[in-house]
Amino acid sequence: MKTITRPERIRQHNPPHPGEVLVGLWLEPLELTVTEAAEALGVSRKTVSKIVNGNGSITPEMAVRLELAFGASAESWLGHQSAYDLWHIEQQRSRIAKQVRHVESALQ
Amino acid sequence: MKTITRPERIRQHNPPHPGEVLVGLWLEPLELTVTEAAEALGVSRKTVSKIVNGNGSITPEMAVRLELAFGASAESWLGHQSAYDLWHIEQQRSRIAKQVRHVESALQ
DNA sequence: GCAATGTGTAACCCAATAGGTTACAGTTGC
DNA sequence: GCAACTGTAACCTATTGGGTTACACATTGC
Repeated sequence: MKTITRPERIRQHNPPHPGEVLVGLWLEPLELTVTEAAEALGVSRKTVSKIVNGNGSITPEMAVRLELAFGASAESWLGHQSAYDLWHIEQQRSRIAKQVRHVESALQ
Repeated sequence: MKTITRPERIRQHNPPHPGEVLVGLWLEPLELTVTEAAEALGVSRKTVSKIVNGNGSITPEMAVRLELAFGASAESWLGHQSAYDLWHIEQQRSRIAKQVRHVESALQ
């Protein structure tokens, strides 16, 4: 048995990558390995490994699988992913802003 | 000039497709055409058309463009998309459930 | 009626991504 | 040493976002 630990490669993010949440709140407390989690979720070991290491994302279907397996709402899992994605794209805000024209609205 | 109207093809959804929100809350009130909106957002006419007709989705980058152009937060745009995606995948919950095993948690 | 404009969408392109399988090398626990 | 676990590479498929160009159709202005 190889006990799971928070991978070092994936450092604390702001907001956290969903993989951090998965490891910290579920896999570690439940002493579940990546392999076991993959079996429970009904996906390949690769899929879980990528998420845990910050190289995969929570798709809507994955969010439902996580809800079914662990209980935390699919909505919250998707929310973690959205927050993470959004934070990253915000870093490119200035690039995008150059291509966008603000539309004035008389209505508030 | 061709004034924009709510496309008939895209009927009320629960939750609404983000395209419905875009048309109903922004394009119609501002009397913006799809073409004009595309120009303001800095994307192709096709991209906006797909969203408006319910065949496209709001990516994180698109959410930021919408925020920059119209003001409503990127977070809310992404939220519309997540809610819509989630509602659709929930329709397949029973299929997915067959492949997932619930993990008992002693902790709470 | 007619020209101009707007629209949806098809056909094509490219790049990225989710997910799968198989395989291999490294690590850990005993 | 050995078995289990892990990350990941190499390969596959399917899907999707986004682009351009082009076409047929609808609407509008005159």
